Formats: sequence, C-alpha cells, structure tokens
Amino acid sequence: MQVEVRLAALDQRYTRGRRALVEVLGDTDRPLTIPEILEAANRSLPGGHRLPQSSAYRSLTALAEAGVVRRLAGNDDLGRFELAEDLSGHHHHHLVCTSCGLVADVPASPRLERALSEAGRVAAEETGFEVNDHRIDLVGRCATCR
Amino acid sequence: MQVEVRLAALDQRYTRGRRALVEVLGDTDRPLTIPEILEAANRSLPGGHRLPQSSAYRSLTALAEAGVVRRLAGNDDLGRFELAEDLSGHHHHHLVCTSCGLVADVPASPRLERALSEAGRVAAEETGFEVNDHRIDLVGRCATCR
DNA sequence: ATTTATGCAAATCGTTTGCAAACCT
DNA sequence: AGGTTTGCAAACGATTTGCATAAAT
Repeated sequence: MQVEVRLAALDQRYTRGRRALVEVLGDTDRPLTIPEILEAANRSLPGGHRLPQSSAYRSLTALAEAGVVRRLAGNDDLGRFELAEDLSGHHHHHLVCTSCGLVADVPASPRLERALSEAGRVAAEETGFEVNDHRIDLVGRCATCR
Repeated sequence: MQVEVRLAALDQRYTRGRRALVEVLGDTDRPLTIPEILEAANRSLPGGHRLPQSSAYRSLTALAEAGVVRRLAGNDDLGRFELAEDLSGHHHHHLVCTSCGLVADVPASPRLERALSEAGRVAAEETGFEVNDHRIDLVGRCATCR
C-alpha cells in the first residue's frame, strides 16, 4: 500500500520480487543480511523460483531510495537491511554482538531519546551540523555467546 | 609507551610505520579513512618512503587487536580509524554528514551517557545481552553541505 | 640468529553494472 | 507498445593474503 505509493513516486514498480523482500523484512524483528534475506525470500517464493543476489541488491537499493527499507551501517562486513521505521512503527536501536555478529532490535527508551535530542541540539549549535537522525548501537555479547 | 606495551602483549613490535600511523591518528580530531591516513602518513614519513596500503591495513589491524586504534563501523564504503578512547582520553560520539560523508567527533554529554547506561542495563535485563560499549552517530548535514 | 613486519602483486569477497529477455501497466 | 525489472555473467573496489626480503629484538 504505502510501499507501492512510495515506489510509484520514483517511477518504480512493486513487483513480486520486491514484495517478497518487503515481506521478509516485515516478518523479522532484527536487521537481516543479504544471505539471510535471500534464504527467507526463496523459501517463501513460489515453485523453484530463486531470487538472484543481484536482483536483491538492486531491489533493496530501489526500496531504500523510496524510503521503504533502510540499509544499516555495516557492523561487520555484511550489509544489513531493515524495514523503514515509519512502516514498522517501532523506533528502535540495535544490540550488536561482537562475538557472533548478531544484530538485534531493542526498543528506544523515552529517556534516551530525550537525552539524544538534547545532544543533537547542542551539537548543532556548536558545530553547525543539522542533525536529523541518529543511530545507536549497544555493543556487547549476546546471551548465546556470553 | 602504552602503545608499545599493548603491542608487546601480542608479540607485536612498534615499528616506524606503525608509529607513523599512530601519530597521524593522534593528530586529528576525527576518524580518518585509509586514503586520508596514507596521505598524512606519507607526508610525515622521511625521504621518499611511501607506506603501501596493504601495510597500512595490516598494521591498523594489528593496532586494533592491541586496542590501540578502533575501526569504525563503515558509514559509507570506506573504512575509518581512530585512536582508542583510552589513549586519546576523549569519550566522544560522531556526527555523520549524509551529503559528503564527513565524520566529526562530538564530545559525549553526561546526560546522554547516563541515559545510555540505563538503556544498556534495561537491554541486558530483557535480552540477556551483556552490554559493554556503545556507539552513537548523529546523522545529518554538516555546515558546509547545508 | 630468530622472529616479526614490510612490499609487492595476486587473490578475495561483497556489491555493482551491462545487456538482452521477461514483466508490468 | 513503452518503459521498468530481472537474470546472468562480467566488472569493481575495498580489503586481505602469499611469499620473499628487510627490520627489529
């Protein structure tokens, strides 16, 4: 719905492959790597239809430009993607495991958000930056790796 | 000093090339990309001696393992490095310009740090993660790009 | 003397791209 | 039909690695 509109604004179509990608990202609670996305998409795709990597990359780039998905700053060497927050409805940050590379979502706390927006204001004042987004990673070891 | 000790702990030597790298990173107030590091190192290196990329990568990897430098999560496609915070003495976060890719340091505010450590505690409790570091990027447009 | 680091060139690996065929409206 | 997306294979570019030589202890 929203997705189709956003793509249309850039003369882009909402095709079967792209639907599969958006569904996969909509069904998870953490950012996925390309291999993970491909595996999940191929599992949910009809018949023997396999989505090639190149198409996934291209489609995800298109979806990112349309503001449907977001490409994360690489914590390891694999790119990760998640649904845009205004579509998933959850403002969140990430827990990053230094041992296995896992990235998990963690809900943002109001207190943290307040402190953050103040920090943004201060930074803007002192440096001339115009801050309009932020990114927080809590880094450590996941339950499995501890 | 500290640097030599940390390297020695891993049976690593503090050579001229590595000194040049550490000096370069010690002389700047923002994380540098490999090309930037090479340019600066070569400027400060004696005679016609040029530091090859591969050596820079290898040495920076060694320095990172020794906890002397830190490799940043790639905001764009270039890796960035900075001196470890316990050597530079400044706990800071980053301003990232989405337009030109600039990454600038910004001092951490006590309020933000407090909110952050609370968030870490909550996350630990709810997910079993052991949080021992964090990473904050304020994303926007720098003064030049606005 | 030994062990570790360096230079160079070649290899890797994630990601991007050219082009012709398939798809959507 | 007319423009867009897909698949495949080839191209890219940042980072890594093998190996012989130089440097450090």
